[in-house]
Amino acid sequence: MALRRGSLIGEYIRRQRQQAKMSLRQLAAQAGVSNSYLSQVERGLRKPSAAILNQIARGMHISSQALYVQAGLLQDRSPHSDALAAIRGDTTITGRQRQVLIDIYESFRKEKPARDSRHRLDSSDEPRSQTRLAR
Amino acid sequence: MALRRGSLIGEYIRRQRQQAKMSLRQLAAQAGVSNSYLSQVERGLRKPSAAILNQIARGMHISSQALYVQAGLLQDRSPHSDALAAIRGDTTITGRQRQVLIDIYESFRKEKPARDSRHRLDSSDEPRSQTRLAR
DNA sequence: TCAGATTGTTCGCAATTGCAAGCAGAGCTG
DNA sequence: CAGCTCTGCTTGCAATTGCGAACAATCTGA
Repeated sequence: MALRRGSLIGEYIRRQRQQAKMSLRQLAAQAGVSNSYLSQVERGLRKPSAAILNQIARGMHISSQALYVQAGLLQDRSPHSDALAAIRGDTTITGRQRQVLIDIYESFRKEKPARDSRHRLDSSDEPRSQTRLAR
Repeated sequence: MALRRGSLIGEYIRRQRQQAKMSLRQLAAQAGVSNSYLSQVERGLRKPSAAILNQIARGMHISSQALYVQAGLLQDRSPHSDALAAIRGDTTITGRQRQVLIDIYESFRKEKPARDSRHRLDSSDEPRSQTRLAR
């Protein structure tokens, strides 16, 4: 049997983890799953249950929804997670810092090919960020 | 015994099914799961995976979210205004832009009491400058 | 009354999930 | 070099999922 699973969920997790500069074990510990299992999940050898996805999401500080969507368990839904609102409501940083973030965020939004009218569905990052495995 | 699980998900499904005046087998067929399994799920003897929940939701014409919430796999709404989570989940900007925001955000939090001002917004090991983002 | 259809349920069993433990390398530090 | 720690990966193994196939009740209808 081929394991040619979509595995986009696994790749997504790995990408997010690396972007957050976490080791596999680190994330595993933080999420409360075993590192071995997480390894297999990331490589698409195993298909994690929703409960596990949930834990992973929490461990990575991303929304469960985002993961579910990636896993194909949930379509679409709430494309606007409203980062702005979250930033504005964040009290762990100063007002000045908040304003900086907001400014940057908004400049990003403008920079984007905002031509797109309808909400985008694919959500994923750049298509070409290929892992380049040191080793 | 001792299966006194929460099983609210099961009860919920059964209630919805009966309200729709469907038989267990009918729903099972429409959802593409076995009737035996559906029976066990409804009585809380088994904990269905998200994939199964998805199929059931489709078979009952209710939203997947509703079921996930009932199953405790998803919280009703965005629970917190976790800025990091929101940024990570934001699909209206590119992954690189996200990463920039995240880096800045984290540097802000590290900054703590403006004493140790180690502004290291960059210093990344990734060549993300001049990301002109085609498309 | 007896065959047939429908209801929900129980009973194995193959396949899968998820874990603990242990493996091979890379990267340091003395 | 040895020793330690980090990285991710592989290997059994118990527990669980999910299904097919039967089972007991109930409701027809001829």
